[in-house]
Amino acid sequence: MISFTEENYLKALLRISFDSGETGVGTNELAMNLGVKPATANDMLKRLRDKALVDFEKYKKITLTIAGKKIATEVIRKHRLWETFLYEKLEFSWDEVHDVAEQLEHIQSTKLIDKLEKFLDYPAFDPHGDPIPSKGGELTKQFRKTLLDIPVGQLCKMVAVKDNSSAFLQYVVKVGLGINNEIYVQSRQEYDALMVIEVNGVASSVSEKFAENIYVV
Amino acid sequence: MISFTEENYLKALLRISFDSGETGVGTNELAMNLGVKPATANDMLKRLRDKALVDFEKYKKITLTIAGKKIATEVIRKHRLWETFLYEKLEFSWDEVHDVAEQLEHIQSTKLIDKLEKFLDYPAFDPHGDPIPSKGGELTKQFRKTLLDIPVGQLCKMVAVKDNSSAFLQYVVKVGLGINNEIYVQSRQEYDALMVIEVNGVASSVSEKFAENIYVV
DNA sequence: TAAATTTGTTAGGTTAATCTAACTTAATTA
DNA sequence: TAATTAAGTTAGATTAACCTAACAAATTTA
Ligand SMILES: [Mn+2]
Ligand SMILES: [Mn+2]
Ligand SMILES: [Mn+2]
Ligand SMILES: [Mn+2]
Repeated sequence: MISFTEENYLKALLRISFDSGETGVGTNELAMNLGVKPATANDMLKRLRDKALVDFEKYKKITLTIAGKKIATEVIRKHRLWETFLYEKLEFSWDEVHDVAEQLEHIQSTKLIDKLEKFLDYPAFDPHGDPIPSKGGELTKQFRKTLLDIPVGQLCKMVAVKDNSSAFLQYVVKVGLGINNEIYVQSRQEYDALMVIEVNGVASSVSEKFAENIYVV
Repeated sequence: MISFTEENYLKALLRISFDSGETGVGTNELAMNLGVKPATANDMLKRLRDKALVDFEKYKKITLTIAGKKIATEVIRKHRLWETFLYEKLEFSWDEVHDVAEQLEHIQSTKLIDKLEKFLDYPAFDPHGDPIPSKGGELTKQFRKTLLDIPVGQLCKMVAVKDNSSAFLQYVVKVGLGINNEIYVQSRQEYDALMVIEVNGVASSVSEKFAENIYVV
């Protein structure tokens, strides 16, 4: 049996390598991400290696094994299906779903998650625009552009957010933005990359940090 | 913060005192119920006492404090609402819901459970006929008759089951029984209390153990 | 009521998951 | 390349939740 904690480590490994675009993950990076000390992460990594869920040599980068990746993907699948349930069926707002899904993602029942998926009518994306892996499926690696990559004078469409924190998501709503909204890039400051964007006829200034957390096409 | 394990101990204490009709619960009884050793239960009870969730003196019976009872009732409320959700919305059968609800009952989110209750349209009973406490409500003590108490020649109606195990529930279905079915008691054996009952025109023999797990009115 | 049985507690030990402090190896920079 | 800094590991400690074995108190039975 796999523990909640082990699942969280595996999920973090998959997400970090996904976000960074690199295969291997560092111990400190992982520890930072999970809010534990490097020594703690190192202990757990040795246990996950004993269980053949991760691969790594002393002082080298960590990678998930096939088995480890499978578990991590299942946890992400559950997380995103639960977020969708909370958003679609229980009237949660998109900034509230993540924290509860962090708990729900660890419920062990294949039947539950398959029935939930059916109940939701096989959704492809969660409320933040992230793809939901299908049963037994992989997390497909897609190269997504952020709002930072859009040149001045161009129109784009928001498809997802990178940061899932409540603080950021509420800010996004305040700017009048949401999934599938069109964004027009009016101008950009050379000095600090501050952008002026227009959404539904309303102009707002957004920072570099903000822009890099908005995925667009 | 209260742990899963602590919640399970509190829930067990409430359920045992409920089932036995007595206020105090014994250490061995509790330990047996939770599938742990008395020494383990004793350790945990001391920790729950430190947190002011139970009351007991050395070598005496254990009772829940107001705070402990409140938590236990909330856990039962969550358990029964989740069972209802699985049964009503996700096409689970009544013998499958309990085990998954054992996990779901520990999810911490007041908003989640209140929204779930609304989504289910404020159900009064779970799939096994047990009452669902309302938000902030108590678990009302009701004296329920079992099929054992019904004399020969009398008609009654099944309203709930005591045993929630999959094995028992599947057996109940096999006998053609379900919540709200009418049962006619045809005969009873003096020697071993074996009963012949009639449900929807079909007669079956049921044991004493079976009969005491069927609540009727 | 004394003995036997049941019930409850204590002492001491294990494992998972965390920590701090000290150390080693790898990578960067001067 | 040598020194410095960053990254990763080890040692030793803590806490929750469990265990076994031994003991103490309460209850039942003879
Ligand atoms: Mn999320
Ligand atoms: Mn999680
Ligand atoms: Mn149940
Ligand atoms: Mn439980």
